[in-house]
Amino acid sequence: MRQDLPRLPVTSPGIPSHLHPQALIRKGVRTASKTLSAGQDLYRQGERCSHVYVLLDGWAFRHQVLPDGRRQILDFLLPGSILGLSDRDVSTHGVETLTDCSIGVLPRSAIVDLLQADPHSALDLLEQMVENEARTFDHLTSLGRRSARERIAALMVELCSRVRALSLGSTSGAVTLPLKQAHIADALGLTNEHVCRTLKTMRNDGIMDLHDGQLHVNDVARLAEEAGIEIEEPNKRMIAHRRDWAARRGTRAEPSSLLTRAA
Amino acid sequence: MRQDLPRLPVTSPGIPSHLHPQALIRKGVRTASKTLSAGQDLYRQGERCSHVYVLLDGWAFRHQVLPDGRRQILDFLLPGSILGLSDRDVSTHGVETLTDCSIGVLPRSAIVDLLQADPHSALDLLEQMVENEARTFDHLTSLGRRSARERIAALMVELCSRVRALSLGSTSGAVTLPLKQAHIADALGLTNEHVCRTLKTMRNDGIMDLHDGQLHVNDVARLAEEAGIEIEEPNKRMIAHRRDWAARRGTRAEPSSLLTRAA
DNA sequence: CGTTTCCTTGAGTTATCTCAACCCAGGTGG
DNA sequence: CCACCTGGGTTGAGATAACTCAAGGAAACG
Repeated sequence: MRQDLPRLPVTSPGIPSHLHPQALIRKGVRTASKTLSAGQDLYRQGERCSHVYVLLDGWAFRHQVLPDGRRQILDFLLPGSILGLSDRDVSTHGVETLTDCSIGVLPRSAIVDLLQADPHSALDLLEQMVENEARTFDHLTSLGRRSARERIAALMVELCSRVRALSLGSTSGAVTLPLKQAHIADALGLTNEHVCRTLKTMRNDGIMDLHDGQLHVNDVARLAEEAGIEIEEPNKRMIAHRRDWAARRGTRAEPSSLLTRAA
Repeated sequence: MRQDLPRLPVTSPGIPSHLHPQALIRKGVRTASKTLSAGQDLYRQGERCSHVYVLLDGWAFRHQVLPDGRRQILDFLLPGSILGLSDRDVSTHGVETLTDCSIGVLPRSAIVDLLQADPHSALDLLEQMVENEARTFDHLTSLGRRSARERIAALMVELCSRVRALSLGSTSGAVTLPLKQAHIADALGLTNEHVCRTLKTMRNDGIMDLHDGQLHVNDVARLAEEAGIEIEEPNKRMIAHRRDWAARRGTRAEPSSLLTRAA
């Protein structure tokens, strides 16, 4: 099989402004950076939590393995994700790349300094965590209460929308998802075989088609319906209500929507 | 059946110092408070996110429901939990009480003010989110990769350890867990019947016994092993490494272990 | 070419679900 | 005080979604 699935364009629009490496450097935070090729570990479960990372480019995922080897993929990581925050000594999960990745590395201590020096970053960070929480909750409901087909539908909807939000690889109706079936299986608590079979029936039913890291969605409405997701109105996220403290403090490039007062 | 399961003692040791209502009031944050009896909604899925809450006393849980009514319990909430943070306009989940609860209520905007005014609170909050993330990840692995029996074992271990950490209701070997089987089922993605049967076999196997909101664990090691959990050494959490910025800033009552430099 | 990695397909197995009944303790109200 | 109802919990028997094991194909790769 081909070694790496389709590459992503090198852009990083999804990175919160105050956590962007350039912004960090301006603030005097010493950052390093690092590149990994597809399929490598950024850090392993059980490893010491010594650094914090910012995924700058590429895809990755977090996963946990049980003593007997069963693996669960916890979430997929796109550019902008902050990794490695932990209150434990040792990481409870590992991170592995799906594509070649470029990654910003900061010492743990830098984060504390940063948060103290700049409340904006704290909010950005918090916002990311809140976003992640919501995603993880959806994921939980999938695993707990959705059928295989529904889980796949929901995952595809999620990934599509995230990719689109970052305006990455959505060339002509197809979306670039550098996943193998095994990743889908491990993310959704299924076996490879069952994922394969289910993808096939969905293809036959003319809903979508996932091939070689390209997802073609034929019937978006149907897909969302299968997933049991109410169609999002254009802007449920509160980008309209941003003024609050963005205005108050003046200099925000990309306002955080977290915690803005419901009007 | 008796209306309410065993009450918890009114204590709130688990609340991060900087988010404790009293600390908030000292900082000029206007807080209100509220009590709910067992089985009531604090807020509902789909409701406007207008406030942020701190659970002061009692148990509750967050849950999500699918359009057709299937329910997933996302996590259980013990005193100290911060609720209602969201970057959406509308909540993607609901919160319901398990026991009578007392709850601190703050307007959304207060949080922003607070975080700006006091970086300590930001860290406390962040720490709680990181802790929650780890728990939710474990939950995900349970739903994705563990059998019914393993899920139950893992959940019991988790709840026990949380209850013990808050030094609540661990009277004489038994732990007070105000859950009905239906809650366990909805948390673990199982049916009530299957939970019932599984609890029975675990009881027969002499592992544990859950009755009327009281959990008796006969064989802790065995339970943990069933759950596929490595036994925690006394202090994996980094309470030893606290000095970092606690020292730097002087006045910390309960140091945050988040992000402390790995030595 | 042989090997590896991933995808595909088949056939039989099983953990968990569904549906349905029944039990039991606690209230409630006549 | 009893008759009834209700909200859990329990048990059984049959159904099924998803799993396991096993084998084969196809593309990439050295």
